Amino acid sequence: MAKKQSRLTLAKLAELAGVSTSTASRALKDNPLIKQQTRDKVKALARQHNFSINTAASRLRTRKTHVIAVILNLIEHTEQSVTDPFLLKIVGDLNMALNARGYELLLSNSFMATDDWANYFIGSQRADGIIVIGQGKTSAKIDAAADAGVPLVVWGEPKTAARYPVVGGDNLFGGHESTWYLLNHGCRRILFLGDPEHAEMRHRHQGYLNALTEHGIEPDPALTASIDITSTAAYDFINQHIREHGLNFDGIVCVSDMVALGALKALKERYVGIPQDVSIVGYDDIALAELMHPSLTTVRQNTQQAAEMMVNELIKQLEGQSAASQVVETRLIVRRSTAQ
Amino acid sequence: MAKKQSRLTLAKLAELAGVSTSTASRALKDNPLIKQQTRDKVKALARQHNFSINTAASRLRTRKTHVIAVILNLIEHTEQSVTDPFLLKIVGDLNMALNARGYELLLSNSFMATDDWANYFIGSQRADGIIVIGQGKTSAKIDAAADAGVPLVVWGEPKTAARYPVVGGDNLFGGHESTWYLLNHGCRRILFLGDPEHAEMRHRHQGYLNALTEHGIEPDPALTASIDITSTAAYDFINQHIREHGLNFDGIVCVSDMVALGALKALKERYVGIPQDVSIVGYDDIALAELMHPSLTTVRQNTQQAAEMMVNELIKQLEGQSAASQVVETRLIVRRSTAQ
DNA sequence: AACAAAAATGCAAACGATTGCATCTTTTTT
DNA sequence: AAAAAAGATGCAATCGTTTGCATTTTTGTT
Repeated sequence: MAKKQSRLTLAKLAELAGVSTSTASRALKDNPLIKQQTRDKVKALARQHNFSINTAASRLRTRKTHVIAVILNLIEHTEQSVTDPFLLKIVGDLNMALNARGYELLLSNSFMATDDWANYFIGSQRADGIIVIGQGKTSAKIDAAADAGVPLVVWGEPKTAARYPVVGGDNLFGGHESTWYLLNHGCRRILFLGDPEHAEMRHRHQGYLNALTEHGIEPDPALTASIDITSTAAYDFINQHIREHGLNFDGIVCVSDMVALGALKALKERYVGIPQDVSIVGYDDIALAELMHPSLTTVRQNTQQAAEMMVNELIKQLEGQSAASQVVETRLIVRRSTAQ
Repeated sequence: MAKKQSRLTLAKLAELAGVSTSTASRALKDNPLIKQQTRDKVKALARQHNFSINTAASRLRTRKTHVIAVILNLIEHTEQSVTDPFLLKIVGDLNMALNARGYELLLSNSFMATDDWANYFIGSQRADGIIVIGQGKTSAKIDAAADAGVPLVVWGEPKTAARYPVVGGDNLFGGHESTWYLLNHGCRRILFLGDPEHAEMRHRHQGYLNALTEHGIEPDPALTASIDITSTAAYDFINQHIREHGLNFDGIVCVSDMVALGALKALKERYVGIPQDVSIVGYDDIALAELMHPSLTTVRQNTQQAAEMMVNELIKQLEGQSAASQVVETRLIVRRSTAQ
């Protein structure tokens, strides 16, 4: 009883309403060409038989899918996983932002079979546009997609010179701000933990260097650590570093909260006092940052705003307008992991 | 030069290859009806012109989308958000599992406009099946979808009696195991933190009760707290509880790691020793559990296995076979937040 | 009441792939 | 060498909507 033998089609619905399919089609989308009374009748009937348009047919005809592919651009040969909390937080926010604008989210990651995003997603009419989360170490795939004229927005370093808009936090500022704060609170030997091969992190690193220089401190290259951006890599690095050089730093600027947590764990296990002996600043302000003990001072990037901006810039492109890179609100959240 | 004036269509590709569209269509999918040599030629040509099938047309014709809708079934009026790490971890794993089986993931959440999942996703040919993450407090929407004959799998309490398969951990076991462990390590007054209105948590609670009884301890209803499953709710609850009753417990069984972290924070701020004064057990084993200090003893549910199972059971249904509920590997991971 | 203008509806051709069936080749058998 | 069987390919209908244009109906004007 619950199941009709064959789904209700627009033609049958039209027949029920005693109009043509064209009229029914227009009525359903409130086309003013159709008399109000007719629109109401058709819509009422549609609701009553819980009819819904076949999107496959609709997409075929209109050449629009109202779907946006979101690609987690993970770094190969790295353990940064599909389950990285910050990335997934952005996905969650994008989901909301897209739905609010009438789009749906098709989730993918860069480990998929195909590398030709333009063809796979757009050429095949799977989606109308692409949002890439993360610039990766090489921009080859992104560039290729952009060259093919795909509507595209990337989460990354907004100062990147590129043919596509990049939305991201103010990384130079973030790196500078966190380092500056440590310097102002007595730290003198500050470790930078991250991977300067990434555009985002390179800018954070530059901010770190600038802050040191402005404070009259010559940056020590031995205090810049290039590590995978995972908590285990950070944990391992700190352990090894201390074994080899002892505790020769009094502050750490981390490129993500996950990295900070790994470092924090290693230090705590060695009974290094946080923040008495070493201050730590993270990046991202994931939910857990506040729950750590001590709670983590970190740089927050407003991901909700970021999601809205990305969707905005993408929709502009879909509508033929030009889009531009955008900087997301970025600020230091001071908590307990840094000297007071 | 990069952009063709109009996309390559199967018909044009066929023309290039000097065959009919039907042959081209079959060749592309390696249909043995077509001579090997012809297949190779067509496929080479397709690659060369990076052709890809228009999925809109294909879906219309075949009535299959190869898309699965994943719905985050969030609890209304609760702060459990789209960014809950455990839920998103499952999404990440589902993404992998689905891709591995040739399906794509359409992400949605229960705050969407429509409540009629069957029509919105399946009737409209947006997806072939649905995976619902979380049973919520009422199963109305899920039941409705199942009644409509939608291929469906739910993450939740697998012992649920339902017309659809439910994949989930062994919650009775998990609740029992964690409580039992605390009891064996000297705890006597154990707080249960969670919301027994949920099927999953009700079973964990029952396990908790059973363990107590088996140890000859009469469960004290005052030690069962019904709270929202968020870290802030847990944090607030612990604070209030201690203000009102003092520290009248020596162990906590939490319904999620997020809850555990909230409780942990509140206790630490009051200089309650973990695990000397109070032992804590979490649930889920999210990435952060290990990174906490002390690291969190918790019940791990193998989410990767869970994702594979869900996809499996769903595909069975798509292929007309019958599917069944499945229990995911569940075990206690002992770390430092519990008495040794 | 006749006619023009405006409003409402319908016709029919797309959109691009898939597939049952018919047709055309090639190979095998006698 | 003819007939039968097997192997390849092509024809044409179909999936369900949308939309430019033609047609019909209604309203307004003189």
